[in-house]
Amino acid sequence: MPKKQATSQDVADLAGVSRTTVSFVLNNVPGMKISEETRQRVLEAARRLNYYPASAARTLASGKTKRIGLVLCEQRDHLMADAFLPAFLRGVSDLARQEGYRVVFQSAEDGPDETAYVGLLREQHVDGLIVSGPRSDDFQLSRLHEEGYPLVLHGRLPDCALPFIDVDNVGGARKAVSHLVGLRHRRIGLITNAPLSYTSSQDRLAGYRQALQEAELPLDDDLVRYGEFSPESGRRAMESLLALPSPPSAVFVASDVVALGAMAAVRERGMRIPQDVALVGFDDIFLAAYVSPPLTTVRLPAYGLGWAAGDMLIRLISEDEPVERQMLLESELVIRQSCGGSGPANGQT
Amino acid sequence: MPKKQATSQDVADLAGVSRTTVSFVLNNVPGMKISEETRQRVLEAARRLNYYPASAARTLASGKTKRIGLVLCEQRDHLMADAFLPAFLRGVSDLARQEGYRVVFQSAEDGPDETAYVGLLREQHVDGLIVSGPRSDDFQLSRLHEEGYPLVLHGRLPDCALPFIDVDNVGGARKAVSHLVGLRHRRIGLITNAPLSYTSSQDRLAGYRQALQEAELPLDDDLVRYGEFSPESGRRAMESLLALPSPPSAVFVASDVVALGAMAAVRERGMRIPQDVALVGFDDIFLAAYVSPPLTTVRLPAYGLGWAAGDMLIRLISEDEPVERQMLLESELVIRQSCGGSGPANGQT
DNA sequence: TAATATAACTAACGCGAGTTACTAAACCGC
DNA sequence: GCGGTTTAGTAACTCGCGTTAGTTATATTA
Repeated sequence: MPKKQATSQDVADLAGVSRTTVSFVLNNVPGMKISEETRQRVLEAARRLNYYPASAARTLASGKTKRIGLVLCEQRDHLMADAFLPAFLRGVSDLARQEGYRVVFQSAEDGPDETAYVGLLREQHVDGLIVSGPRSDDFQLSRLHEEGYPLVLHGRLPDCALPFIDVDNVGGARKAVSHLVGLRHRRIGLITNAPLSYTSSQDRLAGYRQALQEAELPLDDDLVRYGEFSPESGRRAMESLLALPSPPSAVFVASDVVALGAMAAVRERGMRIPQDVALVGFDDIFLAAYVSPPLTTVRLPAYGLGWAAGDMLIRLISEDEPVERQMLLESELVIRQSCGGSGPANGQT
Repeated sequence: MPKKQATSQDVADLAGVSRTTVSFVLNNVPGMKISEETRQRVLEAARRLNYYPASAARTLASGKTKRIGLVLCEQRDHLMADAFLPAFLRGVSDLARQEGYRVVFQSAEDGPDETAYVGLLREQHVDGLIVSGPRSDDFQLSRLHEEGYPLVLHGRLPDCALPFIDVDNVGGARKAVSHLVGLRHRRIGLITNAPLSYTSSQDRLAGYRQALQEAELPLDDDLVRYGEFSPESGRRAMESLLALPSPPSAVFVASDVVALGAMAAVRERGMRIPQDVALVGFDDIFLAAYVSPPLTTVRLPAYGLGWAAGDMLIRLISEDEPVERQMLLESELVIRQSCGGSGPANGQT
């Protein structure tokens, strides 16, 4: 039970003006003529009383909460989500602060009936929602969108009109594979990050194919395996690739976490990276720089994605100008040592 | 601009009762006699209108927000914070949901004047605050506490009466070092996670010393080095230890991230882990299981800490029973391969 | 049968702001 | 000195809900 906070009435009394005037001064309401002297008296009174406007009252009167929700749909790719979350969250948080918004965090478990985040909007805790990792079968999302709630998805959804941001998975994968091509690899394998039901997985596969086609290399489905988020899935996939009659000389693993398992599989076969098999990962999780050899990988702009999502959402909320409703952010190839060539020394960058 | 939501008045009209009755029914107010038939009519009306109470109005009337704040004071140990955050956040979030609270996230940059989180309380966005990684020179915290705001710190602060939770750093370090002692190491070095101005660093040092004393081994300050969050600091510290006339046969590195650098230093000297130097880390970051050799380390109950912090805070907010105001959670030694003996195979656990 | 208790509700106030419509005083030109 | 404008400020309504203090009608008791 904190001491009672000062109200705008208290400020008005101390300054010897009406509450209305206090509101005008503190909100800098344009077009309202307040003498400089009164204005100063009000500001001084507010300062002396350590006055903070009660957000609930303000929300009730204005209809705006000045809060945004960040919903994390934790799927089974828990590990990746963990590596990604901190930077993403900071991105959202920093942008929100700059714009005078607060961030309400909400996790949404699996399960179609799980609708905790709906209350965030309907109970008017927030003005809009960023939904990270939405499920394509989540019909609540389109419903909320149709009702006019501002929403931004993080992660592309197939056939979906909702505004979204995402990393350019196709381009990122293409960069990774082109880099291998540039190192004269001709048989290049792929281990996906996830089953193809995930758009990120589809897109990275597409990027892989594009790169091969650009290099006029054949597409060989025998060289494609499907990871499922975990290192263990990566290990199995890599074992299967290495057991081929003519195994690939390089593999693009579309997830660093999955790549960890793949690396283990290579080591267990007594083979060396990059001499026997070159590897490129995806995500640039923190540990990518610290495994041996340090992993060449595609860096996800996690912070930038958070920032961009927040920015898009707040524009949608304010409704002043038209808003770009879909956005793909560039990724960056970080060259280390897992595909030979020149990378920095062990444990750097 | 979402469609207007139904209000309790709408529900009352549809059910043919007064708004008061609606409130009584939906909040299950005890001691209020409502006939079963009316109750059902109200519930049905609320359902048909898809009614959600507006949180702002509820807050204004009741004085409770049903939200808690989670403040992250990002210090320079950014890396560790990243590894820790996701599980901690989930812990807080899960508990909050169970108790019917929402979580407002706020980061607090460095700098003494940084007070963004103060507004969280004073503007009544939240009923209380969890402050993770507070700075000891942050006088705002004690001020808020004196004013009666519910606060829980994550991370012990010296000479501070505020309620807190933390991991038992002393006990964790002792476990780690005792394990090395059990493997017949007699010269055991220490690389701290951070400068001694951090209580976690002090405590882990204390645990190291306790373990040595219990084993009746000498305390040799020559074997102690100070890390500073980064792998690079760990590398330097380890190089310095290995350059000793008689270097330690085992080193407890009180941070996995710092240990990464230490491992690199060992490799660069052409020495092997654990044959030439045994290592134990602290934190059990995700990658600890995937470096080679997999790192034996002390697991932080990150999720549990979040849960416990939330639990303590919400008890403080509700003020029914007296609350345990300080709490140390146990850590767990995870044995892998970096100190020899028997650990699971590469890449597991 | 009158007095009292209980069940089942409701009218009306207050929470702390934003905001619209109004007013009183000062100024202005003619 | 009179209508008209500008300046500076305020009274009063609203937002949606919790809650207290009633108010009826019916059941129970003396």
